[in-house]
Amino acid sequence: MFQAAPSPELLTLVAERFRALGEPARLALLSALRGGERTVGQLVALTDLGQTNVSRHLHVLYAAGLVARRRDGPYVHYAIADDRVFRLCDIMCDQLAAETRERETALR
Amino acid sequence: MFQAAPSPELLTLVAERFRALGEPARLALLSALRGGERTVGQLVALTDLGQTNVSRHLHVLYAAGLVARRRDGPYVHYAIADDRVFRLCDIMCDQLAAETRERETALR
DNA sequence: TCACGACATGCGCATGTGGTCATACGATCG
DNA sequence: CGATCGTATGACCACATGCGCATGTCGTGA
Repeated sequence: MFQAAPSPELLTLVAERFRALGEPARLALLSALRGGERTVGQLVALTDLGQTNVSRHLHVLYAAGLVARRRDGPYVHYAIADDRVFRLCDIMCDQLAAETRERETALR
Repeated sequence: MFQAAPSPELLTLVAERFRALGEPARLALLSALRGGERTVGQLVALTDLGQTNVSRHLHVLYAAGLVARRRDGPYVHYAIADDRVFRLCDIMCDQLAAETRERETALR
């Protein structure tokens, strides 16, 4: 991708997924799912989000294909759909770290 | 990152950058910058965006640290600040492709 | 200094998004 | 069947965001 001119449709699809990652609350949920699948209630306890928000944000992540759902009796378990998400986050953090380093150098 | 519980500040910083990528127009601009630095006018010509939007979106990308600016007389040249952006996009596309494959398999 | 071209920005509108409250749904158990 | 727990959703508000128009700003050259 992005070698030639990508189609508007592809750009939209990619943008939707990036936008799904563009919320601290959703990143917190993904981070909480790093240790394995969790129920909604567990995620409510692990984060400082209300039940409604957890449910909504999980829905967004699910729609974006970033998490998987599994019903288990009255519980719903959510899990990371693809470990690549963390690669994305790591790259972002690398960039952040690199910039911070540059800024420090520039200030000296 | 995301090994332990990330701080809310880090989550916010990362989310801001992802959100900057969460717009087809901005992805189109990044794609247009793949071939090297371009002036605003060139980007207006390369994309189907108006001058106002190109300028605005470039500002967002610049604020997110994704592009660099260089003034050259009356022109302003923008360029990719860090090639890692395309790694991000490639990973997203890989995920999209993987899902599409799965969906095809499931439909058979 | 004035005019012009390139780029940026303020404004208004329409739309999207997150947060909260209340409520509905769905499954389980007595 | 009715009660209860876990989860999802509708309604509403506040706020953010994208777009287009008009205008402002900055650098250049006559």
